[in-house]
Amino acid sequence: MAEYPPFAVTVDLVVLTVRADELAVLLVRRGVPPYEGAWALPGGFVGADEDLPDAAVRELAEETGLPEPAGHLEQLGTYGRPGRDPRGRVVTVAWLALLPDLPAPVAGTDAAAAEWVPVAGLGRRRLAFDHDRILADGLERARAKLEYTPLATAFCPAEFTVAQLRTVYETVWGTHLDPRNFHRKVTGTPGFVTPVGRSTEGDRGRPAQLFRRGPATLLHPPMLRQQR
Amino acid sequence: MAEYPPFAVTVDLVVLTVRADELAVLLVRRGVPPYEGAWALPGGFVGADEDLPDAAVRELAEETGLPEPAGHLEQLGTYGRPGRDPRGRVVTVAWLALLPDLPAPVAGTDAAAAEWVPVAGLGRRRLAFDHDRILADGLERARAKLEYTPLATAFCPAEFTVAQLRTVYETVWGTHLDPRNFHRKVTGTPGFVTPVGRSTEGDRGRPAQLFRRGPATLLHPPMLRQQR
DNA sequence: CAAATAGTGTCTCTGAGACAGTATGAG
DNA sequence: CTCATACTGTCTCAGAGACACTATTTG
Repeated sequence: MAEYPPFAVTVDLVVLTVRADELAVLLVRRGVPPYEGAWALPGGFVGADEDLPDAAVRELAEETGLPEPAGHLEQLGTYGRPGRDPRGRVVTVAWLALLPDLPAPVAGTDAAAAEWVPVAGLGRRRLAFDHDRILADGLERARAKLEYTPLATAFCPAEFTVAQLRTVYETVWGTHLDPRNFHRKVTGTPGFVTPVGRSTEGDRGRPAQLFRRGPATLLHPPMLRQQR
Repeated sequence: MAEYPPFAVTVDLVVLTVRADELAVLLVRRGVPPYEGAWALPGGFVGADEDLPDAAVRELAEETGLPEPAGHLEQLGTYGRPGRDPRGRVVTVAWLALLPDLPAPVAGTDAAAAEWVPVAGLGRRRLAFDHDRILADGLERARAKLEYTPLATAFCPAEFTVAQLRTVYETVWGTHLDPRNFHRKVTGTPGFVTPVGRSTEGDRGRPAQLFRRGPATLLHPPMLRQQR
C-alpha cells in the first residue's frame, strides 16, 4: 500500500428538518482550524476500522444528541477536489439525513456551537470548505426524492395527519398544494400511509385521522411538484 | 494529518453499453493480485493530485481506448467497508458510464484482458472485491434513470432513429414497448430529441428520420417502465 | 350560531395504452 | 405486386387539477 497516495476520509452530513414551517439545516460553528469560526456541515474523520455508514450514523448521533435517528439517512455523494481542505488530501463522503423536528442540537467535539438554520435565510452566508456545494446538492436531492418516494414522512413524527404531511411538501418545495386533492392523492396511493385508527384532539376544526408511514418505498404514481 | 487514519482511494467504473440487442458491462480480468485471474470492474487508484472525476475519465479512456467518451458519466456511490480489499483500507468511488456501442476494449495496465459481458449471462459469475454489489447498484441506477431523463440517448450514436432508441429501452428494461405509442411519446416530449432532417437509407421498410439528443435534462412527463 | 379544519363528490382536461389505418421504401 | 418498417389518427380509461359540498369539532 505504501506505493499509493495516502488520503484522509471524512463524512459530512446534510441534516434537514422542517420546523416552524421552514426547511432548516443543521450547521456547526467550527471551533478549531481550518476555517475556525466559520459555519460548516457537521462531520468528522472516518475511523481506521469503521464502515462509512457507521461513521455517518455516529456523527449524526453525536451532533443531534439522539441515539436512534427516527428519520432517513442515505449517501449523497463524494467530494475530493485537491485543495478542498488546507490540511491535505481529504476526500469526504457526504450523507443526507431527513429528520422530524428535534430538540435543540448539541455541539460536538470540534464544534463551538450547533444550530438549525433556515435554508431560506442562508442567503450568501458562505460555509467552510466546499460545503456550499454539498448543501446545494443535498437540497436538490431532497426536493427531487419527495416526488417519487414516501420520504416526506421522514420529516414527520411517527404519527401524523395528512395536513402535517402536506405542510412538509409545501415547505420543502416552496409551493402551495390543494388540501383536498392532496388528501385524495395521499390516501389513495397504495402503501404511502396507513391509518392508525385514532384522531387528533383539541385543535380547532374537525379532528384529523392519524397515519403512520406505509410500506411503500416508491410512489406510483409520483407526487407532482409543479402546480401546472 | 498524521493523527488521522490513512486510506487509499480508488475509482471503479460500471461501464454499460447496448450491443447486439443485449445490455453489456465492461469487465477486466485481473492480471495482478489480489483476486488475480478474477473478473472485476475496471478501475484504479486516484492520483495524489487528481480530482475524482478526472480519475474516472482517465480510467475510462484507458480501458476503452477512446480519448473522448461520447456518452454519459456520473458518480454512482462510494464503498468503503473495512476488509473489502485485502491490501488494506481502500475506499472506492464508483462511477456509472453509459456509452454507445464501441470497438473492442483494450486491456489496461493491470488487466490481462477486457471484454464486454452481457449482463443477462453473468448468472452466478462472481466478481472481485465487492464489485457484484457495485454492478447491481449501477444497473438499478441506469434502469431508473431511463425513466425520467433522456439518458437512453447516451447508448445511441450521435444520430439515431426512434426505433434504435426504443431498442435501448427494451434492452435495458427487458420489456416490450409499443412502437407507435413510443414514437408519439418521444417526438412529443419537448427537448427529448431534435430531428436532423435526414433519413436512413438502404434498410428494409420505409426510411426513418434521424434524430440527435435534445436539450432536455429531465423528461416531463417521464417514460413509463411498466406496461401495466 | 359562526369559524375553522377534515374529508368527499364531480367535472374537465391531459396523457397512456390499444390498435386501425396510411406512407414509403426494398425485392 | 408483397413485405417490412415508419408514422398518424382515434378511442378509452386513469389520474391531475379545480372547486362545490358535506362533516365535525371549538368558541
